[in-house]
Amino acid sequence: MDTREALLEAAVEVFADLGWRGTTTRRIADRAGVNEVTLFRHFGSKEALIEAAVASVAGRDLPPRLPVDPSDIRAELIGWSLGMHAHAIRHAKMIRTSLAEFEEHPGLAPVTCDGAIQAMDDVVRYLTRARALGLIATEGSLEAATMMLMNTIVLDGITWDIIPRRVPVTPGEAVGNFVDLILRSLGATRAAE
Amino acid sequence: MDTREALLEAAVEVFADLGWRGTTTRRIADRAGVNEVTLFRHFGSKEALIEAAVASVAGRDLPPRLPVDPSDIRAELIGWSLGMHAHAIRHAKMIRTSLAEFEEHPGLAPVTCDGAIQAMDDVVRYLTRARALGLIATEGSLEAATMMLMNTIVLDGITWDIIPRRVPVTPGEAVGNFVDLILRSLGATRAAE
DNA sequence: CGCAATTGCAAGCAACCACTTGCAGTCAGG
DNA sequence: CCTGACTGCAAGTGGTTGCTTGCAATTGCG
Repeated sequence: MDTREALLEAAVEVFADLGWRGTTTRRIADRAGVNEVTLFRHFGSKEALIEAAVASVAGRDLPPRLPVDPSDIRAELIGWSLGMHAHAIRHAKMIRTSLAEFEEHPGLAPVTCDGAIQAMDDVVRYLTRARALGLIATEGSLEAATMMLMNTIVLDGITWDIIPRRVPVTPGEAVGNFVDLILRSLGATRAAE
Repeated sequence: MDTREALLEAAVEVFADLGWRGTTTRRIADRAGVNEVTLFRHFGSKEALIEAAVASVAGRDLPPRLPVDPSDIRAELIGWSLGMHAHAIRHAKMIRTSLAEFEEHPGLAPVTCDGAIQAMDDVVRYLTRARALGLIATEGSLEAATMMLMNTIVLDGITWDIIPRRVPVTPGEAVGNFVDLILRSLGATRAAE
């Protein structure tokens, strides 16, 4: 109904599929069910549209923040990780495209990744609190562990439909394995039980 | 000197920078210092050239295989990981582009990733042997640990120039942290010492 | 009703795209 | 010297690109 919204939505979809150069104003207009001229009347240029469109979806579907005080670390981390994994899968094409477009349009990737980077801070904060509470060992870099968990989950998610898995694995199993390894590496008390 | 080689080299560079649609035959010919017509006489089409070019660099600069029998696990894994990290950084643009191009050209990403996937098998084999030798604990999925190490290193490498690091970190420090965490998660004997 | 904002439509613009054709120049091998 | 392989150059094909212009139709609001 809302022309502007339809254009933003269509622009994101086309951009995720075909990249900047593949995203022609005609294609966007077609997918939005709108005349091409209307696109220019609303946004002025293809560049302005795509930038607005990418910004409008950045941070969508990110998992909720972790609790202030850790109680069941394993359950909480698995829940958070599953959310992040789902986010990566849902926006896989868009994330991949934004990363590749970094050379020509350096503004897009930071916008796309910003939510994830902030989420990392949240995990570090959570783990720091867990360490203060004596729930994990005092050794090991929490920043490195967080980065490791995040990188693993995100890359697994954005290559989910690309990389063939010899053993069929559900997101739950994959994420569960990753979290267990991270907890063990941090010396979580009774991590594997 | 060799026209064909120059075209392949130029095609990879332009493709990594500008993606499939940005890689015009004129740009390739210019960078190769060759007439555009010569390109078509050699490869027939833009598609054939790019595919040949991507295939010609796939697997370049991959780290050497791990030894059959683990001795110093930490040193060996760090060496291997540094090699993989350097590979990811060196071919970051090309890897990012190939991943993004998966929607339109599904053949490129598998070619680009094939070497890394084979390398993962090698790591699993190495860790399995280490476990048989009693160098790491008997619990924990070696496949998951390998995937975790690989994903972390690769994503760290291909976003090395994109994601701002609040704390400046050298590849050696980053990789060292990751390997230490993995070893601890696998219960490597005296991993941290 | 009357006015203004929004939209669709048809047409066109110059620039660029992959790719082709024809011709002339160079250079090594017989 | 002659031939064949390789190359450069100029020109042109039909198609697509981002973007503009002019005009008619619709809609909501006072």
